[in-house]
Amino acid sequence: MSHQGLDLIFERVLSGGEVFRDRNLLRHDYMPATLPHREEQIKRLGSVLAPALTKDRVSNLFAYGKTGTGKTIVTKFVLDRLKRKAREHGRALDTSYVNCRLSGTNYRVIADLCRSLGREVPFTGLAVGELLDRFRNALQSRDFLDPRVLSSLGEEEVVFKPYSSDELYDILKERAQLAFRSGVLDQGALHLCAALAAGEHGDARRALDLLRVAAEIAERSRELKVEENHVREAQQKVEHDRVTEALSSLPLHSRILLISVMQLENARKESSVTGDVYEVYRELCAAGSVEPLTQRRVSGLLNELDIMGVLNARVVSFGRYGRTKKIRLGVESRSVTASFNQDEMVRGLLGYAPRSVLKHQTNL
DNA sequence: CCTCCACCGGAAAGCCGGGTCA
DNA sequence: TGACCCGGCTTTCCGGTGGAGG
Repeated sequence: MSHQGLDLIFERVLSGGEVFRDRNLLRHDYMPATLPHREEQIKRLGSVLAPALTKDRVSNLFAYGKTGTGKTIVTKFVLDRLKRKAREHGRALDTSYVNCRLSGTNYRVIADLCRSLGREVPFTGLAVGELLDRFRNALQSRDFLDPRVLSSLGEEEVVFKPYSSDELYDILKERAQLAFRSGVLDQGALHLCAALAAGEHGDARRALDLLRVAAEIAERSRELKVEENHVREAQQKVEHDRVTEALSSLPLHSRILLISVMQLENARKESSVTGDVYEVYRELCAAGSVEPLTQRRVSGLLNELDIMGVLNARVVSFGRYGRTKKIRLGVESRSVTASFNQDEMVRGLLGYAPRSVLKHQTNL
């Protein structure tokens, strides 16, 4: 590429490009001025937290909802307004935000709270009680925290329903107006992003990702309009990335399980049940000199794979013939093969044909 | 209506590699 | 150094259970 060509690329980015005005508006951690279709939740959260303004104790509150339904952003939004209001009235109020899902355990939640108060604490090694003491010390003059942070029961709750296609459209529209240069974004493309994300549990994060990726695709191919075909391509890309990411991070036994399901599916064209999968799994383990896990554990792993979307596993009853999970592969088998071929440990198992599979082979 | 299959999935406890603290 | 803690992964134990077949 010539220097002029390179120069052009840089210049284009400096000027914001021909598609984007500000792509940061499409990031999911961007805080917009308003949060459409979350008025109800904002009000609820606000009224629960309001007593903090007068130093009264506030109730615990639980927010339920799938990813991309606005839990994080609504919480941050309300905390921000609360702090502003306190400042306006010259009242001392501090808030701290800890994402418990990311923290994962009691210990880590309290450890994060300590850190948010500027107290460094070891990431492990202390008793939870000891940690809580340190947290109280860090709070010092402030009121002592309700020990119920330790229990997982709140007194209040707010539910975040998945966004509908129309609601997602409103969210996207608002951000797109500022994120894109005028006339760049096709309305059909916007609707498609909303519809696709609505089909996928009404996930606003997904909707924003689709829109951003679609625009990047258009930009890269030097097109001046973001259209439906770009969104479809973005959908492919986002999904593909998700799958390869998921597959590449799977631990050994989950990989062997996935291969087991795949081989059963190849041998016969119907879905398999836990018992069959476990049988094949054991044989593959033997072939690879790996100590097999128990069926109880395998059952749990299958559920995890189902949640990740790599498998489809649902409980069914065959009446007289018992109750079990029906299991199907949730991704294309060539994705699995491509990913696992990189892995020394399981590569050999991809081609291995266990007898327990042959037994299930359907005769033509 | 009852039985009984082939599992399900909760609870508890163990193991292990990481750590703290006195 | 030894007692103790955490988190994750796993095993063990075991009380369910939807519904076809009797």
